[in-house]
Amino acid sequence: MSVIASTAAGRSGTRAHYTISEVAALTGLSAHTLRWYERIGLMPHVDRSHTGQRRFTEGDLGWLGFVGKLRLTGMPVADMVRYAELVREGDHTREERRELLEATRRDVLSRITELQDTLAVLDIKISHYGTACGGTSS
Amino acid sequence: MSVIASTAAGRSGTRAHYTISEVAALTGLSAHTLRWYERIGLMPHVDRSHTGQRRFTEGDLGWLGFVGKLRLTGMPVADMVRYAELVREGDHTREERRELLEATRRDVLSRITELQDTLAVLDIKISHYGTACGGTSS
DNA sequence: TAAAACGTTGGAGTGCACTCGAAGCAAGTA
DNA sequence: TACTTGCTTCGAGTGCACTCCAACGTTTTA
Repeated sequence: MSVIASTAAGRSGTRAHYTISEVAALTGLSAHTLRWYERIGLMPHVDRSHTGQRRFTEGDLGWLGFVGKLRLTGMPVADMVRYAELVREGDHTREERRELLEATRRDVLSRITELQDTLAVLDIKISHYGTACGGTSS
Repeated sequence: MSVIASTAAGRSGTRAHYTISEVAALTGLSAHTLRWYERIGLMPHVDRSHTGQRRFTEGDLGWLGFVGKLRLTGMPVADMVRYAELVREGDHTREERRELLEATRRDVLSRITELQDTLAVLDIKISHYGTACGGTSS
């Protein structure tokens, strides 16, 4: 906690940097997972303090937030790593990144449709259970 | 294929029974997975031919269809097994089954919301890439 | 009848995404 | 100073949902 105070950049709420446990608390990811993300290249290289400890920036937090969203789509980690690589490679990969994102968008859309179908099935089943009759199966 | 003809119950399209490979083709699950489902109790006991081969009924197919829907929700297999057990235990578990289904329904609903949030983020990102500017990150 | 195709079993292996443990160094606290 | 907390690394372990293998029996096709 004293670390937080000593590293605060001001009262704006914007911080110069965060320790790994702070980021863990903020993102819900474990410190282990954050280190693992860095190892596999899913994080841009994180700054280090003079003693070698990680110092995450606001930008890192933003990236992790976006990765969290991608994770929710069910995108494999390997694909996220690929995207991260493209970002690192610079501006000439913009088109490929856009395509990757649009493919993901299509996946999410069809996933939503799937879930809505499932919802309809569940509603039918549930309404079945609502009635007093014995039901045939399932 | 001759198996299909020889086991057909009529021209209605309703079949007396199906072999494991037919069910695999119809459901998209592998024969391995179908046997595994039975082993872990996710299938009601499947009929056998006089030589011990599985003979799936229309009812089994319906059950597998429903299980497929549950799987799409991300429900753990263990929970589906629990539901299958409740069905086997009979009528007095109807209330518990309904609750389980309603909990699942709530999960699906929040999953859909999550995905819609993600979609919004993706759209923002994608629109970023649509413009010609260099972008700051991600 | 011979070959090909499909079925059975139990148990081991795979891939993914973490998740944890051990050993050790560094910073802050009583 | 001693203790607590947190950080480091590497590598091993976990849980899930399959997925495959080997060895063998059965059924269909040529």
